[in-house]
Amino acid sequence: MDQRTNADDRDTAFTLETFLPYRLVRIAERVSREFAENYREKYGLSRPEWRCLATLGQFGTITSKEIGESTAMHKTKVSRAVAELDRRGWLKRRPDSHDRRAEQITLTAAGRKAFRDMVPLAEAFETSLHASLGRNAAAQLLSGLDRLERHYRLAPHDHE
Amino acid sequence: MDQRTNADDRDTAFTLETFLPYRLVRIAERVSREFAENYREKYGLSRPEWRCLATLGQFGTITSKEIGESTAMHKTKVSRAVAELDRRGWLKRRPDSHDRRAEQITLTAAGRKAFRDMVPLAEAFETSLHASLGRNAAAQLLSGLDRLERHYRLAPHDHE
DNA sequence: TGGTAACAGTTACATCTGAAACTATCAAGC
DNA sequence: GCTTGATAGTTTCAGATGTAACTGTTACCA
Repeated sequence: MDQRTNADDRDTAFTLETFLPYRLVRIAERVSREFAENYREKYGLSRPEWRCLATLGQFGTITSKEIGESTAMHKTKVSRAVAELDRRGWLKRRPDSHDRRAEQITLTAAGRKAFRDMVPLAEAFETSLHASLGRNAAAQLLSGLDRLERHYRLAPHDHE
Repeated sequence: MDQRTNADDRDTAFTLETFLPYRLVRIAERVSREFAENYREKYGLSRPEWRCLATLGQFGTITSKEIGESTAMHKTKVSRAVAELDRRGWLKRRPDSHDRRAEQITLTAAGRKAFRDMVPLAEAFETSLHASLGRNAAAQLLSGLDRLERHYRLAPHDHE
């Protein structure tokens, strides 16, 4: 609202602080980083690895391609994250019987255990964040995000 | 709401799709990337460079440290972005007379011109995005973001 | 059947990034 | 004045990333 001395005080009263793309990236990075502490400390997982773990935990058996579609991660990112989870013995890959280019990926018992360990942390994080924002603000935020995601055709909202 | 076949159908009904940190990062990256097309195509600027340009455009003369504080960018990121803008002749640095560790940075005429060229694009982007979301959803989103930023003590809201 | 284009997934390379080390300066106490 | 610890900014190094090239396979159509 109030303006500090601008370089040239024409009508260029643009402020980065209030610019939506900038605000979104900044706050998203902050929130995401905070939660990342959980899986980093506990398991040394990177964000792509955590996303793959969570996606496999949710869907059961899927291919790398499907992980990529679902998580909006680049296929090389998925490839490397899956390779790392494989190295840990958290998943196993089986060649798809119908398409030998693809692999069907499934969490092993160890992988499922890690996933089940993480779920309560994720839920607690979200609950606590909602609580600090307050019911009303949280609802507004989610509703705004919904709309934004729909505009960008992200997130397969069941209604649509 | 509706659940697909879960790996093990205990109570682990966690879905990444609806997890706030993930949703935020994904949509933020999408929005930011879309706007980044503008300064990338037009000037070949990186995101850190654009942020420095915008911050200098807004504040006039400041130090790298202040750019870092204002944009939430790591000091090495600022250092490299400023170096690049300097290489282009878009800014000049003068040793601070009171503290010779610091440099006072100001946009040159060329830098100010680039900034002034960019401002309308930024404003158009935001206007258009608000329009596609609708007045109501946009307001909710902004209000939710406000609250979130306040919780993380980002964004110097005048009240605080 | 053979040829071509599309596709799943991996790898190579060039770029970007943050942590930590480094340089030069400042501030404070002695 | 001198020592010590903090600070502004740069550089180094190791790790993460995306683009593009690559491998093997599939689909399609002549």
